[in-house]
Amino acid sequence: MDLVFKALADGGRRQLLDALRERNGQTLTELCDQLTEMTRQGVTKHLRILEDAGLVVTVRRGRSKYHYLNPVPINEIAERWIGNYERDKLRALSALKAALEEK
Amino acid sequence: MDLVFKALADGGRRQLLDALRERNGQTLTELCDQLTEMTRQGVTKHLRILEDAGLVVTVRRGRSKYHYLNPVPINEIAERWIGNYERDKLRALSALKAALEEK
DNA sequence: TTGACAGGCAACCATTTGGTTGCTTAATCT
DNA sequence: AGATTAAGCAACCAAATGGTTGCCTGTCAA
Repeated sequence: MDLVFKALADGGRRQLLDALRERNGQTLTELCDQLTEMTRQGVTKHLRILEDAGLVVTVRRGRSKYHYLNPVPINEIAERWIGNYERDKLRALSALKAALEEK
Repeated sequence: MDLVFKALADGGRRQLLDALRERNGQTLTELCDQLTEMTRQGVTKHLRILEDAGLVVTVRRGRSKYHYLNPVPINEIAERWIGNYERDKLRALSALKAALEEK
């Protein structure tokens, strides 16, 4: 869980996820073409982190490695975590409002 | 947006948010009592980051500073970001399955 | 008005992070 | 076989992060 949050914390990695959402199953070099301001090794490192977090799953075939989005971990975050805040949203907002108004 | 993701990346900070979700409007020292493995200054720093990200709003009154949860940024993440993945979830999953099965 | 309590500031430290360059391995094409 | 293409490995670097200690400021109550 922590790995997922940490993986999502970097803009470059979110870009990679977005690229995969655009077109799933891309290779390293294809992804590199889209993150032009980084070397291939930089991208490799980020992909590694995404993979460790379970957000990306890879399949090697021949000399290529294809990257696929795994939507499950993000979903778990949405359910377990965001859901809680969603539930308390109105309550939190009104408490905030009251605190700000109170002189 | 990036600030919010980064703020959420740390377990301690998520703990602080949870503590505030438990009881909104706590002071620094009250929050410190719940994060026992950190000094007050450590907690202060984390709260600062949460505040910069807009996740926490503070009100000072007298010598106390009260911390309130602001659910809005998390909600924006949920809508703009999680929503996209949710939408493509099934598609991504089936692509993943196909890639894994293909020999 | 003196003390105690809530919090802020600043300097400092170790570790992690994000990124690089250079070289190697492995598969594919001619 | 030789050249090319896809990816991996390792060492190294600067900057950011997470945390600490020590001291200062402001507020409240006796």
